[in-house]
Amino acid sequence: MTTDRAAVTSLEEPSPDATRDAIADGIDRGALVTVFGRCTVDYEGRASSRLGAGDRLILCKPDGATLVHTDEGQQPVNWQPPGCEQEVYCDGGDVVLESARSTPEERLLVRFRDVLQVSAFAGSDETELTLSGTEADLRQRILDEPSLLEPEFRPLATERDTSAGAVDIYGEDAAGRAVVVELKRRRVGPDAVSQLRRYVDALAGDLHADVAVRGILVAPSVTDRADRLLSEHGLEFVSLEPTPETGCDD
Amino acid sequence: MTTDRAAVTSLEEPSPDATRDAIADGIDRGALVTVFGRCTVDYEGRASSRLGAGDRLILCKPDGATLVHTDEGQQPVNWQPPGCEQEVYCDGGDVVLESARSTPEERLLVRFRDVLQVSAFAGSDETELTLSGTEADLRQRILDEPSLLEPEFRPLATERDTSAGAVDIYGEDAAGRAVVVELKRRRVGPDAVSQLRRYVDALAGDLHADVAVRGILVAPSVTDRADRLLSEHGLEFVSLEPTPETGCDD
DNA sequence: AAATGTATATCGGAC
DNA sequence: GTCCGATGTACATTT
Repeated sequence: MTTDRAAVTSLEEPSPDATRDAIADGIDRGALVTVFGRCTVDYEGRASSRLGAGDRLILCKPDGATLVHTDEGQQPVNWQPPGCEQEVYCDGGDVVLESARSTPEERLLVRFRDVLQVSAFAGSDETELTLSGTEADLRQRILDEPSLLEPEFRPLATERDTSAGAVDIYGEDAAGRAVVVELKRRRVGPDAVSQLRRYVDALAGDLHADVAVRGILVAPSVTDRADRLLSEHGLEFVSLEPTPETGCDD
Repeated sequence: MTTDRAAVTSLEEPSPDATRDAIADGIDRGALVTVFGRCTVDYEGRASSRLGAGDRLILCKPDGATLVHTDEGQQPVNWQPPGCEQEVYCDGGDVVLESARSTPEERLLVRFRDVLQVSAFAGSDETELTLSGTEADLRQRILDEPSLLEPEFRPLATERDTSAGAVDIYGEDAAGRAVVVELKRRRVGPDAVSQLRRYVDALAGDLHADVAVRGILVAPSVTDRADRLLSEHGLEFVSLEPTPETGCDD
């Protein structure tokens, strides 16, 4: 998408040769190429998969990503990540699209029996997404107002390194005890509790054998099983959302 | 995609009214609709995001999913999951596509300044993907040949329930000790060790306070930190892949 | 390139 | 519906 003015080239029910050329040209020009048609899909790599004939929409992006979408689901039924090399050729009456990479070695093969439309889109997209309501927002909320966690909490570091990995927020409580804070932007299950536990254990070991380390999980809410795990391991929970709740007085 | 014969309807540089009608008709007919054009995107729900003007490809699936794809990345820059309600209308010279759902309440708003192509694809896709190299394959491998885990291992149950959740494989070793097996299809980090530890602790508690329970992690390999965690907690590791390695004598 | 943790993760299964 | 764990998770970040 490097041209100033967006442009589309599109063919309907093209011949195999025309399809191959249109896909190859689109890729060469750095366009986003779509193909709709009846195809089979084979994948071999981290796992392996086979998909029989059906009508699907294929996207080939200029960064080397390929997506095979059916009429259902948010996720592609098959794909190849950015950075892959594409190859397109005719085989018998079929058009074959191959996408491959190494590290890890993997290969996607889409074989089209019939192509109903092939399009190439060239445009420009300079804009970046701005996103809020993330874990980073939750961290900033606490750093801005540490009393949200508890009175007299003092943050000392973010991403503090321990032998078990980096702790989201490290600080001290009113009594000067070490506090490990694990942040989650949404309701959490057992995983998050185990993660917090690893950090607390590691920090206790890193500091001294007999130093008490508190662990506080911060999230909007926890599941029952996570709550039980927190209790079993002497960990604490503070309910907090990434962004302040909108007031009721609007 | 309910028609026997695949069909495409497509418009290039359509007017706003024609765009709105083409999108609405495609959705009504249960087609997979694509729109390429210059648009802004706003999302509000589990998080919130804003995306300025740029040329993008939008997919509207008959199951209610919406995807906004730029020319980069495997993932859509914005999306809405299956089950959403779509609405399309003109506002000034723009065409607006709204996609919303409740539980959780979230809303996606795509505002098109210019549309270069709108297409509706109707087809059929009865085929299911067959995938191999999954965790289920790894489990079956061990059930078929328990000695892959260790000599005289006896599987007793899969998905055995404990107070911490279901264990992948539960069995006994040669000495009659309880064994908890956690399976992973690929190289694992600290998460998997914590998960295994939760199950071992829970099962030990569920059975009796003084019963020894072995925990074995089965995966192709482990990271250094995970290996250290395994040692610290007296857990074991067996290297095994979901599918047998291809021999060297081919 | 490998490791680690987040995600508007998505998805499927169990309850 | 919620909960829980798998995923060819993808992705950014750091080492």
